[in-house]
Amino acid sequence: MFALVDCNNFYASCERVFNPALVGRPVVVLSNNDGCVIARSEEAKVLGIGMGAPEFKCRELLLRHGVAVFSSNYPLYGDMSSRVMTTLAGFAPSIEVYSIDESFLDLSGFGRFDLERYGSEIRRTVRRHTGIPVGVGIAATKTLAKIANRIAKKHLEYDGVCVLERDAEIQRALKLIAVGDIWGVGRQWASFLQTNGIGTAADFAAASPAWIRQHMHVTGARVQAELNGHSCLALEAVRPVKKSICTSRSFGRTVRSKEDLRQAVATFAGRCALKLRREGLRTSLVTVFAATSRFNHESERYWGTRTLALQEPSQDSIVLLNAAEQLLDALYQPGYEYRKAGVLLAGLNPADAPGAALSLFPEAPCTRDGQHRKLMQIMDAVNRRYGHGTIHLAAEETEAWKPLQKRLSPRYTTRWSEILEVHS
DNA sequence: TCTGGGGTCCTAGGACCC
DNA sequence: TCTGGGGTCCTAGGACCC
Repeated sequence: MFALVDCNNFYASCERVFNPALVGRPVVVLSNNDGCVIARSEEAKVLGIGMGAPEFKCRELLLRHGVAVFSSNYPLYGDMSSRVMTTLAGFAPSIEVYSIDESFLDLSGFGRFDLERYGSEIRRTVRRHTGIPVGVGIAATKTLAKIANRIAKKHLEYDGVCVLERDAEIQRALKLIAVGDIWGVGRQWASFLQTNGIGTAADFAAASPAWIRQHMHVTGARVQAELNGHSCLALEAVRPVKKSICTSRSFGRTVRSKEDLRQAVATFAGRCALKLRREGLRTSLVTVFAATSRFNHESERYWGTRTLALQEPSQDSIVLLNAAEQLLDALYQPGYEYRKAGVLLAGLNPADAPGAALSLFPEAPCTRDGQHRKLMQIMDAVNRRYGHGTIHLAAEETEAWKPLQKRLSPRYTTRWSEILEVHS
């Protein structure tokens, strides 16, 4: 058996933990740049504020109902997430942290337990340790556990815990779930299935396997098997090694000059290099892209992208910044209003792989990883100790393009200077 | 005026190998 | 006259996830 534990309205709940005056009030959290609504409390959902709705389109609604609006505060959410996951890890021999707000727990061998009571115990404990409300779904496959979790949240009589174990229970549950709400079925497939008369998870489970295999490939076939109780998706307790690393942002304002764009791209390259070193990887393929708003008129739209293969794999900020700068030179077109840019690293390999340091042309001018290794280590150590950004390369500047974050809450749990104060 | 960021997997087709 | 069988790697595009 698997349990899926999912935090309710996670970002909104994090804001509430340190601000109890928000309990009972509608709360929303916005994406980077305060662009879209990406988390809503139950009260905000009831008001009809859609997931992903642009803030400027629902501003009036937000004001009228006195909705508490926050910029996203990832240091806070990331730290709260690790507290929740640490608590969950105590409830199962093995756990897969699936996303910032949900985990699968391995409950194989828990058959002698009262699973409903165990689920309630998990909920109570997470709430007590972190202040975050969670829902628990338990079933024989991950996909069914997802469905159980959904039912636990949507139907109040379950009190946040739903166990799908007996056939009759499973069949009843599958009839409640629209095909588009199945894990692994997105918008395209949902509309395709609906036009073919498959409207619920029960219909999908009962459809012809050959037909599903033909139109939805192995991915769809696996979803169907999982709905029928055959587990195809194993618990991944060890996070797989990353295959690509990307840092990209929309800008807080329009950027026109190459110089301003260069600052942004340098910053993203530096972030990527840091992520690489944290993961213990090196990259051999660097891509830079810069783009105008996709909402621009077609004649004012531009999506420039260039890729460069490094002569030798690297995790060095200086090497990556140089590569990114070259690529920007090649793709930059004057006259456009740039709104977004990013750096993408691929061709990742472990930094300690045997032979990783060998190069066909070891005398090549960009062979500097060895020289800079110590410098990178020191830079990372200082930044770990004194806070991100304490030391950075001069080219990394946020002046020109800084994202908007007008309604940021304090980093209550990760900065001494922002710790919660209580006045009497 | 204003619209997020970061990933994965699968398939098909082309180029190549012995 | 006739033209195999089995495979890998790479890329683009499409689907999906949170």
